[in-house]
Amino acid sequence: MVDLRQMRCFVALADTLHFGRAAQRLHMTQPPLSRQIAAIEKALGVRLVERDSRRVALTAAGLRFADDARAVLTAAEQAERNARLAHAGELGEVHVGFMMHAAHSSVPPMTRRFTAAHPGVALRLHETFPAELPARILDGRLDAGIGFRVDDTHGLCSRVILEEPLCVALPSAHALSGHASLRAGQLAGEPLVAVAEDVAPTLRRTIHDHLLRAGVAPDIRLETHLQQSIVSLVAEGLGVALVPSSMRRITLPGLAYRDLEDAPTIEQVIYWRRDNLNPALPRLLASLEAIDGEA
Amino acid sequence: MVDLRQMRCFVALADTLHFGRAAQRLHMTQPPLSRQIAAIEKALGVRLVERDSRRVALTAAGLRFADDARAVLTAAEQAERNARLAHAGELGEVHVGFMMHAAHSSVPPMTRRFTAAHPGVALRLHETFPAELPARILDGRLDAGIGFRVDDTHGLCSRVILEEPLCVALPSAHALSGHASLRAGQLAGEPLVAVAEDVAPTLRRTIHDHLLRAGVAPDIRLETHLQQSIVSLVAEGLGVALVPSSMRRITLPGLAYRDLEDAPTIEQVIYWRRDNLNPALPRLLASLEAIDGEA
DNA sequence: ACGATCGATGCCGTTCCGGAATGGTCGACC
DNA sequence: GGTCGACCATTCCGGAACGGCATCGATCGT
Repeated sequence: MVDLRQMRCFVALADTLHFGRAAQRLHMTQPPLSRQIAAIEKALGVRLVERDSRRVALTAAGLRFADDARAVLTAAEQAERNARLAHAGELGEVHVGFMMHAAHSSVPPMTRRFTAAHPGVALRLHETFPAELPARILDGRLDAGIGFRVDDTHGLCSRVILEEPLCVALPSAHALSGHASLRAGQLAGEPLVAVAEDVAPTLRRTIHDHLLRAGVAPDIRLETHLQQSIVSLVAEGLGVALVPSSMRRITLPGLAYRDLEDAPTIEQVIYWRRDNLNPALPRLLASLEAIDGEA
Repeated sequence: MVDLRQMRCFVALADTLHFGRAAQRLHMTQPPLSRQIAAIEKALGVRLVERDSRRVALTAAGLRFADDARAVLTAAEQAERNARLAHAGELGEVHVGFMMHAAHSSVPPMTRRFTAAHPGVALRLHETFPAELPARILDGRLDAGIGFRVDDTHGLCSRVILEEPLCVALPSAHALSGHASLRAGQLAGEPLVAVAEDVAPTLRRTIHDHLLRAGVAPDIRLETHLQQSIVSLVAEGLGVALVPSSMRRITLPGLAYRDLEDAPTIEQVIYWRRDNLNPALPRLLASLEAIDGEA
């Protein structure tokens, strides 16, 4: 068995072809170097160096071994470096689950900021139903998850990363589209399209409460899983909807958005397990500090 | 500095996640293994293993280091194996110079046999003027060279690898082409095409002597470097020639070959330096043992 | 023929490693 | 809740390995 110290000895000798200088480079004296080289040759059963007292030359096997040993040494150094980088959260991967809506709002700036700041960390993004996020975070398949704020965090840590007002999505042919902005009261009697209760309970209740406070009895006609589906249905004239403002990026024929006066806000939150040891997770959270303004 | 033994320790632990079993696999007891792991973590300044007395788990850095360490270990084993293979002449390269004529005769079977028997050795073939072979072998740019036998071997070792009779190349329209075979005497007065004196002195003298013995005064009209050029010129009707029989593979319009009765033979020889240490060289020479019959 | 250079060898003090025994902690089980 | 068992950490000790010093032997240049 040839260990790394012996390889270092041999590489130094192969570089200098001179026992004295090689020993000097290795911060040792010449005799132990001679012994190390002899030990390698004995271990391999192969003569690596042709030496007479005047000249040192590598054999074909020595030339080959020098190359290979160099590769082993750099690989070993790389291994140590990588361990330190992984410990510092600068190498590895983070698995993040996100609800589809986040793909239009918080995920793009998060991805840009994080990958720019930590190029060594692979950010693995997994589109996930909001209801499945807690379980997947708890069992470790995900390091973090992005969804709307919920009341029951299943013991997970959380932090608000984005706060956006709701706005009104309505068919562009609708009578109300003539107004630059709308009040909740104007939506009385309108058929509504909304996210299903179990998919985004907080968003659903926010909409519900806001309408009730304006004296409007919500008349939810259609339920979907995705905000994207909501605006598609609205564009088809099947109702109106209150959606997060970032949905305005999604434009469709027959679809209009209007500001909602005194609009309530909906918060996007990132969840993670407190005892998650992935060193890259704190880096991810740090990258999310200032997303709100950017998105 | 983490050495290979420590990496072996860590990999065993990463595989088993159990100090006792890992130590058993390493043929040692548990306490020194604990120390080695602790030493690695101290050397790296990174916690690689989360252990309580109940469960052992790798950290992200540990997971990464386990993978990298495995790669380093296999690279180290490969390095040792390669050194042994190189020593045995089963890994590396051999540089062989050859005169052009050999490309039609000895080189193809040599290449086939050698590469089949020693797939790890790269056979580098260099077309070389015969006169340049000795110098390039002596200065080490070539491990061996293939040419016609010469008298002055410049102190090189040599071995005959192919012996072939000469035959007559003549224009197919020539009167002598009516005979199935020819005697040297029939070539009296014919203009000859032959290789230049300094290119292949032995071949040249063999032809010369054979004709003289038959009472024919050689009348060499054209001189070339390549046997291939000779038959091209013969095909153009510019003369007749005596060429090695393997040239019969080269067929050209207007060109005919005829057996030469009591034909002298010309030998191809491989040359090498006795003190050449390339372990693949003996393998090459061994592969040439039985080429004669095959070619 | 002599000196200088260079690698190999003998010897010694120190360090490092592995083994055995022991300690300490946590979970399981009665 | 107390005891037992599993498991990793710590301590101590004997042996092997390493590096430094002094020296030898061979070779080349002067």
